[in-house]
Amino acid sequence: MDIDLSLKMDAENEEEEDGDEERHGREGEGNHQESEVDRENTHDINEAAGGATTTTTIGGGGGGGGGGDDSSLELSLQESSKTEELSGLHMKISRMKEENKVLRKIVDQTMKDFHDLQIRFAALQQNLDQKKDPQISLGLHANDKKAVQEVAKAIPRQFDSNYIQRHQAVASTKGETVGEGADELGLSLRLQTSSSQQEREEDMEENNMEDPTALFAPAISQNNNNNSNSNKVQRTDLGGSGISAHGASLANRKARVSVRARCQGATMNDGCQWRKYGQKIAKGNPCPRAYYRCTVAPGCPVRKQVQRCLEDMSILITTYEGNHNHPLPVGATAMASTASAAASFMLMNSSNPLSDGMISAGQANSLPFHAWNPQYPPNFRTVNPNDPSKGIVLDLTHDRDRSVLQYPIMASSSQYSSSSAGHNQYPGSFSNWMQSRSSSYQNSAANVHHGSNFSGPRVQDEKLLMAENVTAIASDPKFRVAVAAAITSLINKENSGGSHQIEPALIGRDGGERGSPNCKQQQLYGP
DNA sequence: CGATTTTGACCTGCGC
DNA sequence: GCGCAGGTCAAAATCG
Repeated sequence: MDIDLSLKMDAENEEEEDGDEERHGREGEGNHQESEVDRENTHDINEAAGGATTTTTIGGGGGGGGGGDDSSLELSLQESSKTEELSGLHMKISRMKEENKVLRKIVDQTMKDFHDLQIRFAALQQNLDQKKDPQISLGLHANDKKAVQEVAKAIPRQFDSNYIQRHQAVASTKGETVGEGADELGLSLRLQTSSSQQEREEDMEENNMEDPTALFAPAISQNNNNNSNSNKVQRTDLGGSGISAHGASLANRKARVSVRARCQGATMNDGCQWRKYGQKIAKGNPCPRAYYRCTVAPGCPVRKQVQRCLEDMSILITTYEGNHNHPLPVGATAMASTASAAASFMLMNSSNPLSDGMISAGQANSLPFHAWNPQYPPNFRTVNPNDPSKGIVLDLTHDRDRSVLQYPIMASSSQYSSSSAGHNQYPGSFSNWMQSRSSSYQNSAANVHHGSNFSGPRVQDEKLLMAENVTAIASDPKFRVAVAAAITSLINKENSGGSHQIEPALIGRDGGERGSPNCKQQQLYGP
């Protein structure tokens, strides 16, 4: 099994999906006036349109050419049936167009909210600089168990914005810096500095000096990584690379994101070039941990650790650390931008007061996409595990049986067990989130139109259709894996001050792991 | 022949 | 202070 994190718009998939792709290519392309993203959405529409055209052509030819001796009754019957078929297809097309519009609105709204979040993030950052608050949390205070428990209780009424505000009021009275709205209930990206004031100030100095935007310094500050990083950095500086990594490393190396994904190979192909520089057998896991260094640019401080999950050897845990000091390869950039959007989706999801959270487990399980890909069922999780050294953990693995239909709130690291497989208690699946999001949109739209909470049968149908479509997109394994890689990149970008522009996603694959084993190889870590 | 991987040694921090 | 564990280095081996 290969996991190709690059979002290549492979024609292969389209060929696989479309039995009649030739017709689709000839007739469908003519109708494509949409953007690259829209092409996916309009795929079915064009297919339907092509089918309609073909049917019409056949019908006309049959009626004209072979109608010599046949009874006129048969002809009329044929024509009427084909007319019905045609009208049905037209209806289908129009319905899909409507869905397309809705999807586009969702994307627009998403982008808008993403901008809002960026602005809020900047404001929070300013607060951070001013207050030098030792524990600033985008989300819930990790060490405040009481607050965490409150939020844990609040999850069933997660969409109660009043409650969220109340919680925030409580939290703010405890001296926490809490987000402005419910938005920050999503990713628990906290900046938790060292215990001593001196270390705190040092950290702040480092952050300010190296990268003032390093707010995403993940929840590893209590880990020894901070201190060890300094040493490592110095050693790296003295090392043979000849390139001083000191300036870039201190802040950069703090960003740490783990990605859990099923992969048979030694590593995932995430679009960057990596060079292995070490391997260790960590205690508690007989599978060796491999250490890789980014070799896209000399002196790039980014490193990653790759280790198989003890509970499930098919799961590969990749931990990225640091931010790149170079533009990302095309493939990686595409992933980054894709996941940037996904990250904003998740943040938005936690914040969106429109979300109704009414998708039930039964609804979710009834959706057909669950059977699409047994290797990548639609569980996309963003967990904030107990182990602070893990930073943010994106769980792209399948754990359907234990999946909890919960709003993906990453309340607090203290609420969760480790990131090990099957220990993710809180976060709901990404697809569920997408469903809730789509349904919330539908609900909001319905409310606008009807001026009430009434949603009739048609709205329900649309909701289901919408949920199916959105979750179908979300369940695409490439999309989900790309989301993971790109969230890493997003955080890195935040740490580096956002020097890299977000480029359009869905670009062909470029980067790769030269010389390093990727998923195409069947090398497996063994005990 | 250059790039990459392998692997033992070394360094550092942390807990006892 | 000692042992342990995690992380890194660097020489040797391997690969393309």
